[in-house]
Amino acid sequence: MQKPTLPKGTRDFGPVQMARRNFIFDTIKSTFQQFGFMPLETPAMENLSVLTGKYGDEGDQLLFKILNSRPHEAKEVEKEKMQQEFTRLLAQNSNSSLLTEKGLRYDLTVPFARYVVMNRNDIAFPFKRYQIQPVWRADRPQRGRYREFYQCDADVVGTDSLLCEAEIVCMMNQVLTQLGITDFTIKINNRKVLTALAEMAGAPGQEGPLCVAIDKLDKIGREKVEQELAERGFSPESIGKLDPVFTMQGTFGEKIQQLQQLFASSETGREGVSELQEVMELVNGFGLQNPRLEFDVTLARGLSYYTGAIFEVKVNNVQIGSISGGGRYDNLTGAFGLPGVSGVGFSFGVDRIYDVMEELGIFPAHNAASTRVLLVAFDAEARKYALPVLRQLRQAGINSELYPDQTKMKKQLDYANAKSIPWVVLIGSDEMASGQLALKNMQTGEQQSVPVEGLIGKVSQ
RNA sequence: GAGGUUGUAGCUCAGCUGGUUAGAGCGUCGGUUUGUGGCACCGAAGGUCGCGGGUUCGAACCCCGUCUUCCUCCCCA
Repeated sequence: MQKPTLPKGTRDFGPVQMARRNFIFDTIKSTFQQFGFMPLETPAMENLSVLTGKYGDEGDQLLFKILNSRPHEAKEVEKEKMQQEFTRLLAQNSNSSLLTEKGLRYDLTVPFARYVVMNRNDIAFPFKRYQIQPVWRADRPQRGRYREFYQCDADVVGTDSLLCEAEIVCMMNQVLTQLGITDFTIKINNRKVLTALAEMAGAPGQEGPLCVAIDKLDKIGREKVEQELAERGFSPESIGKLDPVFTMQGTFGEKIQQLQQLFASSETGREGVSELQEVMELVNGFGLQNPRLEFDVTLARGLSYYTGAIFEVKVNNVQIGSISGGGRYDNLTGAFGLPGVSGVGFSFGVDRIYDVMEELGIFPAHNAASTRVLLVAFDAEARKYALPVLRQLRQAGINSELYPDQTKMKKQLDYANAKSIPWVVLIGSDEMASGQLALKNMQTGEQQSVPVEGLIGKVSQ
């Protein structure tokens, strides 16, 4: 028989990993709730019409599409059409509802927008929801990149208040700090600034290619960026006009001032800059000790639906992509027939956060969810005696178990060791006769006799 | 999508320019010890060398294909 395998880019999560993942999920969830967000879940699969065209060409390529069920039951005429469609699909990337009409969700924001539109009459705006579910991308797996991974989204729709942006910065700070990640940077920029830059460079509407190039500034340096801009069709004068972008330095406020001058004649640009400034002021208003917020003109982000602020969080000195990101999208619901609903949201990448925490070695050692007490019985009578004891422990909220098989004590103690169970209660004829149970501390090896009633107190310390 | 890389026991890896029955450590199981774990000692189980084809008297090793792993680019959480 062949050994079973997992599909590329997917993983199992064993008990140890799950305990750690749940620690991350719980931290994120409680922060979201603290800030007034309500839970939502949507199906793993969506109609392809919901998904396509929302993530740009690159994104569309990465969609997992689901083959329509029971193609063999189609009528002969349809089968012929299906074959033609399949030939067409092999030649170019497109959809054919005859073959596939559903796909796995690519992120949580678009399904959320779909939900908002479908439930617009029942929703009280501004609507704040959080959503923690897996998403799927037919990407090539790499470090920190999987084909199935979890996102933890929080979005607000129905308000364009920049308070939402400021609160996102607060939540990013709170979650990462609580997880024990301290050396990180929250980068912020605004799509309007990028739009204005493109206009200024005499290439209106070309912010896409512009961003892709300047986004690499800190990675490949100015010369190579200019070279890439030239390759992407920007003229030498255009590139010259971008000079201030390359040389921009200083604090958040200083950069803002430089841009204000630069955008003297661009309304869009000034708008973007003043939004950035207001977000900064609001964040300061919250009085964060260390907001770790940095303005980065070269921050672009790929998703095509962003229109205002954009965020990205990088952990410093760890070689992995961003662990969180988001932004404002003014018209995502417009794609589903409900224009004029502005939204802003962000997402934590749990899988990457996990990788970062593992690399930094900052997972808490103790696991509150595991077994605290193992009952070891020597014979059938002792087992019978153990059952009510087990029940009492559990009723007192103490995770406990009785070794299910009657085997040698060595094996049972080994089991306790393997599961790092801190306490073992031994029950045999002596204990049953005296009513004093033998309680063993597995770390120190100490053993004491305690009556059943005393057990709970000893063990819950 | 382009380029590179990896695959040998449950895990981490050896395996010489192709040459008998493919090894180690850890882990597992059994024993020394039928009511006391971690240590020690003794013993055992466990592998169509990723899969398929080819070259050869002979392939874990060479060639081709395929899948997988990880990496760079692209893009992204």
